[in-house]
Amino acid sequence: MRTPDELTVLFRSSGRKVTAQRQCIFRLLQGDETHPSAESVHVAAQLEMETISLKTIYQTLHDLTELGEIAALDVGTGRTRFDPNVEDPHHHLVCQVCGSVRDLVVDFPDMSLPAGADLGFELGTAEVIFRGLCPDCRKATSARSSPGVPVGRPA
Amino acid sequence: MRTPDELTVLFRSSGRKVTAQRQCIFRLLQGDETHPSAESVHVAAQLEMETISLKTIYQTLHDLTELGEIAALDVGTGRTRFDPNVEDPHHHLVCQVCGSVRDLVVDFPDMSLPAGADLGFELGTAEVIFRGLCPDCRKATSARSSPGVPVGRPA
DNA sequence: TGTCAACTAACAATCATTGGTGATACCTTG
DNA sequence: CAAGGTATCACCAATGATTGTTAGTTGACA
Ligand SMILES: [Mn+2]
Ligand SMILES: [Mn+2]
Ligand SMILES: [Zn+2]
Ligand SMILES: [Zn+2]
Repeated sequence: MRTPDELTVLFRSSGRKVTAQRQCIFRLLQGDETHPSAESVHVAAQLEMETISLKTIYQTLHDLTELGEIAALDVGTGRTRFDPNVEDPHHHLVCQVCGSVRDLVVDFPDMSLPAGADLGFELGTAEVIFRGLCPDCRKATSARSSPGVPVGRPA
Repeated sequence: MRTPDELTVLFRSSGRKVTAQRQCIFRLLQGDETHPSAESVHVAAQLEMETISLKTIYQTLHDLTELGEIAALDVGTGRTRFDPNVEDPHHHLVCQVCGSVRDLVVDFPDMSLPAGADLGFELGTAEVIFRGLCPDCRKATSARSSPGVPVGRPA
């Protein structure tokens, strides 16, 4: 996604108003590689604006998605994750324990389908999701007894 | 998954009882390649047993998943899809319009990650989801602007 | 400065799924 | 076959993430 300043221009030119809470969300998303959920954006935003409502978070994330500035991901963790990185196509690593999501910048060269394998489908995107254990949860699992916090905000 | 008869033995040997409704579900899943949701299994089951409850469907699908006889998939259509094919590893084609899911029997040879790309993750499974248009929806889309009845939420 | 979108708070509704009742049916083992 | 215990059913409630609604207030910006 673009910089908060560029988003300000974009929002205005698309008939939207630029409020303090929206700019707060712009700033929070800027450079965030954790693929945050609406909920976790809300928590982070509340540190700067105590009264910001979850509704506003959803609203703004929806707007940003509509404008193509961020991507809404469903990686099977139960909540929609938002990805500010829409510039370079990439895939994802998803931790099966804590649900943390990391970018996978590898491009797979040989993912085209053999003739006839598409079954008449008109192919669009191909998304690859690697599931496994993040460094933290791997440590916790191998160290014994301490299971990772189920759903939450990984470091 | 195994045949209904084999599942009957398996259920008994795992301390579960084999009821008429469970056998009905076994039969329905047998050879079903549509990756049905709990809801659609219920609809199909009601044709044979009018009073079978959705609760029972969920219960039995859960049991089958627990036993590893079927797989529970989240392909982003809003409902869990169940896959009786757990024998050969495969990927999936998902229609962006109607949510239909088809198997993709292609094995991608070069999906291992370059050294260092795993970021400390302990890799488990790699699932590939191709999104596009199924034959039916492709026809409907190119012919006119009225798509088929959406079965799931549009991605 | 005035207008209208955006915000908040509080609440209801959605949708897939799971969890509780009791009451009844019926599978399985002895 | 009979007993005991699980499964099922109908009904209804509770999740949890998300969206909608209302009403009153703030604030962006032309
Ligand atoms: Mn990403
Ligand atoms: Mn499949
Ligand atoms: Zn983890
Ligand atoms: Zn389709």
